[in-house]
Amino acid sequence: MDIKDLLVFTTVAEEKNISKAAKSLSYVQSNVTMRIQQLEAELGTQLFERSGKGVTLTSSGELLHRYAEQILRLTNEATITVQSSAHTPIGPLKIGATESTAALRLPPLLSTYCTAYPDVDFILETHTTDVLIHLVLTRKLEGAFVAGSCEHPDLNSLFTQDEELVLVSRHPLPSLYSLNDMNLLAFSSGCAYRHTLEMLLTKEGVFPKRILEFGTIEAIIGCVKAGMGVAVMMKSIVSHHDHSLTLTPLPQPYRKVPTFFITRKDAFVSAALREFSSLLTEQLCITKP
Amino acid sequence: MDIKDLLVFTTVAEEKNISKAAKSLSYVQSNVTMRIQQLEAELGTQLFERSGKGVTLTSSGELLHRYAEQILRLTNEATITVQSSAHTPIGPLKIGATESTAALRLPPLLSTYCTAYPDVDFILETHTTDVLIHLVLTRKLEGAFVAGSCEHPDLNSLFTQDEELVLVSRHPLPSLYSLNDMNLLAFSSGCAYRHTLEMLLTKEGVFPKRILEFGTIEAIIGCVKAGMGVAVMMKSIVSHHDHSLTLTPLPQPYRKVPTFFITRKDAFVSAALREFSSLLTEQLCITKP
DNA sequence: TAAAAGTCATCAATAAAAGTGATAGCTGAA
DNA sequence: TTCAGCTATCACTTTTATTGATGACTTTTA
Repeated sequence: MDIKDLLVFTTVAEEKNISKAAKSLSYVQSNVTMRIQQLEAELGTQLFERSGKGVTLTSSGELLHRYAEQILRLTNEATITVQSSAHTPIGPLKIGATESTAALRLPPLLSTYCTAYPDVDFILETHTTDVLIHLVLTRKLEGAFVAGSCEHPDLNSLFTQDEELVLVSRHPLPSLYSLNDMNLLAFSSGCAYRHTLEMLLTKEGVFPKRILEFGTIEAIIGCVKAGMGVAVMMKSIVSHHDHSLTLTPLPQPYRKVPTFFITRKDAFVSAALREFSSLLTEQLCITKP
Repeated sequence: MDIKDLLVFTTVAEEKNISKAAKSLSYVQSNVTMRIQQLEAELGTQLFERSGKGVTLTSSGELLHRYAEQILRLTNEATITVQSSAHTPIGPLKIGATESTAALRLPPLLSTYCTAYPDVDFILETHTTDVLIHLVLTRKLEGAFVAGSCEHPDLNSLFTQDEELVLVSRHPLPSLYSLNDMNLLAFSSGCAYRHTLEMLLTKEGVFPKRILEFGTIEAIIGCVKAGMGVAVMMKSIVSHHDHSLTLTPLPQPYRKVPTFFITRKDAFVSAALREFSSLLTEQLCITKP
């Protein structure tokens, strides 16, 4: 059974006349007769009654007719939807971001985007920067917001904004060396902020007591409040959160970390992604100058 | 777009590898590649990312994948259902009957049938005998219960039972000739019982004042009670109904009218109809001897 | 780092199918 | 009875699907 067969079948069923159906399909009558016969042979049942003047559906035929209508409707819809998806944003759009970006920078952007393109199924995954880069390279994500610049030959990257990093602690930190006796609360090892801090500490010869890993911002902040140690984090996240904590800016040149939106150079660009990128560029023009 | 294309497409989408998909479909790799390319050309959009190691769906591809799964599922279901409809009762079964048969004789039969074959959509139409015969001949009905024998060369008929006809009136009728002054309440002119009575009256030289036509049993009985005239009817219908009316049996040989189940000789016999006829035969064997 | 294995694209040749046009036979209406 | 309208059949043509061999590229392995 085949979509063309079903189209021929329904046309005959509705015209109740093979010759007329052939005409309306721009086929020759014998061809339509043949296809109906083949369909009947394939299904092992009679679909039409032949009675001199035209044909009528048998009850098996009526059974098939119900299905045929559905299948044809779906097929039509699929063709139109997929064809238009090249031009009009529709369907899934899978984007990645770090925990911090997802929490702080994406909401206003997504709200605009989802209102403008309600037919897009937006899927947001949060991972650490190194995992995000890998997922974009392996085409599991159409694009991702990552921390720090990323000069991979297969990736395009679009600068979005600088984030300021601060050390977060319950009590003021006299100097960086205070960390020697403290716990460091951080994301899993792929986190770019943690990586930045580790570089700084190594250079300064500071070695924290130990490093505790967490999966969410909430957990880290909660533990800092409980006095379990010190964390490194985007300034704007913590300032939104709580005013009881002490924020210590990192020394230059570690203070600022840029956020980029990366995509794979040779990947298929869906209309949904194209419009997302263009909205992103637009927003930056409004925000920046 | 074509069902085979969709099958090839989903197989590739699920295997994420054209060569493996080809193997699992028992095709040669180049063939699968070609069909995917044709499908992409037809839809004017890229469906897969090619990346050295295998392929992955683009977002347009994912969009198509959702449809493809539905369409394939439906197609499969349609094939299986229609194929089995030749052997197992399923789908529509359109049967006709006279008002009287539908009211009195069908309910127990239908209740058994519908319990035994819950997948059959039973459709009952009530008409007068002559209309029923016409509908069976023109294949609008798969079968019908009609009053009186019917020797058409294109019809099979199965005797089901005799019905006794009575005249129904508010007061006793001294003789048939009392009808000369009364109204006759009857179904529309195709009714076989009315036809029987008219033959009798013509032969006896009795001419009622006038004939009033009705569409339902209820209406006729109501009017007889109101004293509007006399009606002819199946005895068992009236005796179920009301004991305040006078029933006068018709003289022989007009008293008994047989009921037949007719079908068109050369029509397609669905499994649903086959089982209906067989249940009917079975019931008669239980009732009769 | 070179060889091997695996992957997709291309293309000419072949096999399968869909479609055509002419004709025959059947049915119901004038 | 003829006639118009319908479906079935069949040899033939055209289109499409499939194959098998080859090349280019990528990842894995030794």
